[in-house]
Amino acid sequence: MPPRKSIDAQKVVQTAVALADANGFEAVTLASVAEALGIRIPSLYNHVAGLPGLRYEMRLWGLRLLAEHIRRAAVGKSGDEGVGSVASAYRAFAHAHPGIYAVTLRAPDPDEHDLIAVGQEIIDVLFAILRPYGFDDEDMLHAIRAFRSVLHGFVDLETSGAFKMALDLDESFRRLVEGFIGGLHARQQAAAVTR
Amino acid sequence: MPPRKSIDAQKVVQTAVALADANGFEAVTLASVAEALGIRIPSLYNHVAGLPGLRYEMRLWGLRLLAEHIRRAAVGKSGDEGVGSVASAYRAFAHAHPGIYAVTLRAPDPDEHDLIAVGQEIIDVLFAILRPYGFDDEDMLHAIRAFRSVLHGFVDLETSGAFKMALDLDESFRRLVEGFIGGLHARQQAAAVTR
DNA sequence: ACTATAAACTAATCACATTAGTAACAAGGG
DNA sequence: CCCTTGTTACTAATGTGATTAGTTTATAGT
Repeated sequence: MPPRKSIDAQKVVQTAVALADANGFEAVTLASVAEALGIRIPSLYNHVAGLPGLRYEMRLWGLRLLAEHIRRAAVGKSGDEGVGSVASAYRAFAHAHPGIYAVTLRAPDPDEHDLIAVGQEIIDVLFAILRPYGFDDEDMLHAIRAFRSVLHGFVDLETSGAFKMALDLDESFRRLVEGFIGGLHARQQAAAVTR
Repeated sequence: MPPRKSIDAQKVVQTAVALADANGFEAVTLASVAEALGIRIPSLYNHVAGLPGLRYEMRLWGLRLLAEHIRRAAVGKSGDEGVGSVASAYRAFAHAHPGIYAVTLRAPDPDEHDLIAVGQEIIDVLFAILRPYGFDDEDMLHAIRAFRSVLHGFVDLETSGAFKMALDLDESFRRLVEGFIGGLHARQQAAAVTR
């Protein structure tokens, strides 16, 4: 019994995502989305729960896409190769969706269950990738925090335009990830000595 | 010839900064600042250039404070010790001003000359701290990008509440910086072999 | 064709930002 | 001591965006 079907929630979110990637997340207003869709502002309320609801859907869509990219990048890989592959996928997502990336990584509120669940999926993949290094639980959690920090720091600075020197960004990222992998090996050595 | 002097630009910015640290940067509106100061909204225009102007002043204030902290932390130190000291100061700034930190690191527009100048001062300090490692220009620039990435990534995720596990954050940060320093040494070795 | 339902609309309200124009006050020169 | 000048705060008016209520309309299923 779906009646007049020209615009649905998906199309609204997709339109908003496109606007965010083109003009920045803050530039997404109900007014701009409505105009892009050729409808009046109040009509959007038939598809999303106002501006807060739309923003939530945008974050969720972004995080799901990121999770999928990371999962894909991690298939059949682990250890050093897996770290590099996941890192590249993470950065590629940010390049493809700069406007969405900035808010995708904002920590979800306790009541945003879907966001929390997808975030946990991503953490689980990182867990799997790092498993071959044989860390105990504590080392593993610190390593995951470090991995997330390295990825987010570079990508956030890069997409926000903070790196202004004329110097190859790919090479900077390659070295950063290389350094992180070196740190994993060093931690492995240290743990072996203690044992 | 200063007339009725109860409120000046500084007090407006300070009030806005306090609101940002308490409730988040987005929560700072001219309405909330005016109410906190006990004046009407239009009166603020005598001190700052509207909301965009206020936001600029807030970012500039934050970046100047960060630069000062980092400069102080770098006095009389270099190499591994300097890296650790600067890293701690950077993180301490973010803890002291979580609402301001998030926007302080946004890359300035080309016409925001003061912001660019202060940002460059910070880069200069990082340069000085890393000088003892003896990198050539290219290695140095990559190293600075990595340093900024590591600091920003951890601090941004931490202050936004993205690290939810019950695991000591200080220890995570200590290990992250330790790993970064290890990477600097590894790069030093690699450069020595090439030479 | 008829009806139920969902989508889109108009109208009204609210909050915030901004601009224009006005009133009041404080300091310095006569 | 008063008056001029410049600054600060104000009220009033306007515009944009978000939201809610209530209405109309198109379409899918009977």
